[in-house]
Order: sequence, then structure tokens, then C-alpha cells
Amino acid sequence: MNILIIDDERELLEKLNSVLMSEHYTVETAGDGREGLEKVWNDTYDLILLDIMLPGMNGLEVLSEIRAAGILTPVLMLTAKGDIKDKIAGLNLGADDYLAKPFSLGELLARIRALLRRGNTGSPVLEVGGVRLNTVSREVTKDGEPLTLTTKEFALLEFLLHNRGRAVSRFTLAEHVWGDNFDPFRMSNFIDVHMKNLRKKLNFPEQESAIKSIRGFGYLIEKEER
Amino acid sequence: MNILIIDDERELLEKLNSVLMSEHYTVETAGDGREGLEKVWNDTYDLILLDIMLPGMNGLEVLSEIRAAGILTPVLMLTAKGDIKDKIAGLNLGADDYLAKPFSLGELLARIRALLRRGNTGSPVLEVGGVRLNTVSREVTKDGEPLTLTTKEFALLEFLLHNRGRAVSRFTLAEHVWGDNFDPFRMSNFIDVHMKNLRKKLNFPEQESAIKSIRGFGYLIEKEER
DNA sequence: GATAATGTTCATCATTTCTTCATTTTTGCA
DNA sequence: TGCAAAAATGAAGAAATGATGAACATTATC
Repeated sequence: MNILIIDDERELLEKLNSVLMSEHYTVETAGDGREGLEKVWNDTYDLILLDIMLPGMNGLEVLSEIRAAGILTPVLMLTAKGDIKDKIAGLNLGADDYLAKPFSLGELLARIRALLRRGNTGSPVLEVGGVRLNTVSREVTKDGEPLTLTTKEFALLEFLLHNRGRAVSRFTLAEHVWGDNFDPFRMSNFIDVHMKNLRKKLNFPEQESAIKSIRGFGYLIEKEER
Repeated sequence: MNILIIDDERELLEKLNSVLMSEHYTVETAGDGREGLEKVWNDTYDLILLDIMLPGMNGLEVLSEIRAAGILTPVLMLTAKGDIKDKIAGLNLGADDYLAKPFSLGELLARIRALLRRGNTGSPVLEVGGVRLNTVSREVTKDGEPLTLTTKEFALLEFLLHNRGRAVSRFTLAEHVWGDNFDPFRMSNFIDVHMKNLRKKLNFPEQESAIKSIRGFGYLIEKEER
């Protein structure tokens, strides 16, 4: 999961960055609204953390631009304490949640998880054909038996499950799972290799892998069990 | 997807033209309001980019004429920065979005995509005579039974369905489906071959192929089911 | 710092898909 | 009706894709 933080307080930025990284999110940062928007146009994020108080263009303006462009990525606004006016304005503009500074990291993480879960059942457990993936405890089981997935394998499976019924291109997969650290020009077949290993661990019967290949495009976990 | 740009700044016009072409849109341009309207009467577009500041007839007048004629094509207005008055006037006249100059190309593309997505039924499923093509999951079925299309077949069918009711030339087809990698001078009959294979898979009864041939031009999927 | 675990690159192979080409069929029109 | 251009077709070689095993590199863990 790829998160963009737009905030001008360097200290907070770095702290958030390291906490979110340790929670296995892929993180990018922007120090002001302009830079934030630039990133939003050029990349795909699963969540945006947006400070209202920003130099130059403020957070509400940034949000309004994002929504005007039809980008529906969930946005979690960070506001100064008690600034109810901003809160209301933000929600009207299409913010998905807000959090008053200072906030506890635990609360922030809880809200992030809630937003990332949205659109799904609301349960932190994603499932396909006997395989259950718990996004909170990060445990994966097949028919009750625990499986040990590596970080990348977990992230790939999680992303595919989040996008069930949607064919996901290799490029998108790389953007979300590898974030900034992938160079679209020097693409090798590392995604294929991880998929191979993942499939092997999931161990579905021949020709019935939960993860379908879409030739010339990418991968897909179907919406309905067959 | 067919886009009309009405703008008098030649430089901007050419830049937009080349960027949109490279994104596989079909683009036509007009240098003033008169010429723009002329094109609007004679062709069907999926989106119109309209500069407010035009010599002679201004953009708002053009927009008003278009809407007065009952043409509902989405219009994205281009305005000078901060010209709120124009913005409001434009939205009242039926503009669908506006963008202040100067703008980043990424932003423009994001808004275009947003508008084009709207224009359709909203559903990601395109259909013709029992064949359903899901643009999101990239699955295709005929009467409920899954069909396996190759990348090119899928792209061709998708493009024809997106342009239902419009005859599509071989050249346009090649531009959109093959993109950069096609050389208009070394044209062979590869499109015909793919169409043959596609038709065979869609397997419509004799003489009733969903895909009609337009002699000397290209192909067509009719607007209404017969 | 050694060892293990994980991630990435590389070469190979089977398979699918794309393109070309030669030939036949259809179509529009003189 | 007959002709020429365009389109459809079948077959075959060329190109591409994805799966895979294994080597190599990097990172984490003790």
C-alpha cells in the first residue's frame, strides 16, 4: 500500500515516514501543496495524508484540486486542534476523515487501516479459496494452516485481494508494492518470480491458481469463486 | 476517444495535440470559435477542450451555442488564472470542468480521464449482442460463457465498442491499438487477420457479425442492436 | 561478522500470439 | 456480366510472453 504524506513539518514528516515504513506501507512525501499535487498527478496512491496548514497553497485547496480532477484516493486531513471550520470545509470538499494534531500514532494507524479497508467488507480479513489474509495481524492461513509469506509476497497478495475482480497490470503492481523504488525503465521479471513463489506457497490445484495471469497485461484474482 | 481542442495559441495547441496523441486520443483542433463550431456540427466528439479567450467569438459564446443546439459532449474550459467570473459563467452555461492556465499536463490528463469516464454509462462493461467486455477485469463473455481473447483482439473489440456507431478506419485502429509501434508505410493486412480471428471467437451467426466491414475504410459496431 | 532469509537478475524453454504471405471470395461498379 | 479492388481466409514462420530453476546480491538476524 502506497501512501503520500503532504506536510511541511520536516520532523513530523520523517517520524510518520519511519513509522509507516515499519508498518510495511510504501511511503512518499511532499513538503508543500505544489509538490504534493505534482506527485498526485504522476503516481497512484492508496491513501493521502494531507496537512491543512501548508505554505503557499493550503491543504483545502490541494484537496479541492485533487477531487476536481476526479481522483478518488482516500484523503485523511491533519488539522490543528479544534479547528472545526476547517474540518467541515474539508469534509465538504471530499476528505474521508480528519485527525487533530497532536495525535497519537496508534490512532493514526487505526484510521489509516480503516480507510484502506474501505470499500471492502470492512473486515481486516481478505479471503480467496480457503486462503485468509489478515491485514492487521499480517497472518496468512490456508484451510486453517499457517503460511509463511515474505514481505513482497504478502504485499502482492494483499494488493490483488484489495482489487479483486480488477485486472492489475505489472506496472500498477510495481507502483503499489515497490512505490518510489522502482524504475519503470529497468523492469525485469521480478514480479513474475514473486508470483511464482507466491503461487507455490498458496498451492492451488493445477490450472486453478487463485491468481490468474492475464497475458500481455498482468494478474487478477477473480471476484467470484468459481 | 475523439477530442476537439479550440484554442488560438498555436504553440499550446500543438503541444496539447502531441501529448494527447501520444496518449492515444484522436485529436482535432480549431483556431477560433467559428471554426470550432463548424467542427462540432459536423463531427461527434467525446470531449471538447475550449479556451475562453478566443479572437472574435469568445469561448463562453461558443459553449452557449453548443449547449443551445442540445449537444451534451463534455466541455473542459481553459481559463486565465484566477478568472473566477469566467469560471462561474462557464459552469452556468454547462461546462463540465475548468482548468486555469498555466496547468500541468498531468493535471490536464487526469481531468480528461475523469470526464471521459463519466460520459459513458458509468459501467465498465461494454456489450454487444450477448458479448460482454469488462474493461476492469478484462474478462469477456458470450452469453455468460467466458471467451479467451488475445491482447490485440481485446484492444480492438474494446476500441470498437467505445466508438459504437462510429465507423473506425484501419488507420485509426492501428494508431490506437498499436500506438507508437506501428509504421503507416509498412501496412499489411494484419488488422484484417485479427478481425477475422476476433469474429471467429465471437461466433455470431452467418452474415450477422457484430463487427461490420466498411469497404474502403475500416470497421464498425452499430449503435443499436437490430 | 557470520549465517540465513529474502529479493533480484539471468538464461532457458514451452507456449501463445503476431505478422506475413499466397490464395480465394466478395463487393462495387463500368 | 465481367473486371478490378478490397476483404477474408488458411497456413506458417517469427516474435513475444510468462513460468521456471538457479545464480547472485542484498538485507535482516543473531
